[in-house]
Amino acid sequence: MPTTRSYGDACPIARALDVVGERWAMLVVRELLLGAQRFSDLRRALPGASTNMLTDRLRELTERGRDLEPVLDALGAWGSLQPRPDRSSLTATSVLLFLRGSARAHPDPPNQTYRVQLDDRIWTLSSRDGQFEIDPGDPHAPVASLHTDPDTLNELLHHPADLDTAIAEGSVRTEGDLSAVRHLLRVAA
Amino acid sequence: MPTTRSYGDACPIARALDVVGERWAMLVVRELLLGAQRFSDLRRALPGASTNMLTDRLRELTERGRDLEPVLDALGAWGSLQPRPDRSSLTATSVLLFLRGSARAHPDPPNQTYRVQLDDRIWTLSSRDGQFEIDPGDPHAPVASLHTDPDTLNELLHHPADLDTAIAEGSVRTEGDLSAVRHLLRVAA
DNA sequence: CGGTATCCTTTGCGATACTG
DNA sequence: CAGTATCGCAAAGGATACCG
Repeated sequence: MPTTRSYGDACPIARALDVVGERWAMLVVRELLLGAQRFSDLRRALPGASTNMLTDRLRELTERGRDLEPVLDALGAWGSLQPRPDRSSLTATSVLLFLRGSARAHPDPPNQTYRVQLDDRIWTLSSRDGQFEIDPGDPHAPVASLHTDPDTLNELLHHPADLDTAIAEGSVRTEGDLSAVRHLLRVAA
Repeated sequence: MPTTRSYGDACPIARALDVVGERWAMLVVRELLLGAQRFSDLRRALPGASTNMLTDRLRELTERGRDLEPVLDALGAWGSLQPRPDRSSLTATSVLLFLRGSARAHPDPPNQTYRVQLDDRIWTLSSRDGQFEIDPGDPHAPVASLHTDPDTLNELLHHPADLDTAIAEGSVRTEGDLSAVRHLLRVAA
């Protein structure tokens, strides 16, 4: 059953934590915000969480969970200064959130749409006014496609110049406008 | 001993939660940000937390905990839309955070300093450019003093006109410039 | 006052099996 | 595939006593 215990504190912060303060809750929200739609999406994205956990957390969430995005952004900004834990894996959503959070106003190819595949999940990345919108699933007419894994994408976001090497090594496959891909990878630079 | 378990996820959000995702952690930060300085401050502010809990959480926090303020603000904004739990108490810091978060640009008495005492804890509230800074302890030359309890202050912030009644009932004691007190109570209106 | 040590209960939550 | 049911345990954390 879902966790019901409360801090018994009328403070808005405590009220928020009554709902989303349990372990895993915010990470479930993270996945939902980036478009996880089926149970198996969550299971793959959060392999450390049991099925019961996931159903419990899902039950605790209302439709207002979408409004938690500012909380996640603030948490991410703070957490990026924390050391990366040992033997940690980088999930697809981690990297996409990092990309979106790092996006600066890059006026060059505005309102561009990309297809990004990380392992076997596919996203549509749409740049608009230097902001990125991320949605699950295939785009209609992407300017370019990028197929890789979370770690490689993370590496490329930090070192965009390594793209050619990665393509040569086969760790990245691209289609479409390669220069658009280069632009995409530079948003975090 | 402090909690050490990790999500094992390199995502910045997960890294943040590795540090401040445990129960009570964010509420401890809330208190520290509003100036709790001694252990007894925490014990009074968080009566539901055991002493061991508090020491554990304190050990997990670095000096960067101060930078968690945006996270708390975002959580509070979201949590204020959640229903108030039954039999919940309103802590002093809850109300002060609500006050600070609600503060609009009230240009009337700028750069004013108040002394606010809630039960037996004392704060200095300084308004500057419509923003409030809240610090623990006595101010040097307050324009006015307000002595009440968290629930009454909360009520007055929602219904500033009730001030006279509250004074007459003895649930509020003021000193100094009474019109300044009225201004203070109107920041959330 | 500002904690630590010890004990013990609770429960979160992980594992596995099962169902529509 | 999308969960529910049952079981069991480690561990979070509450209570109390103690200490510098």
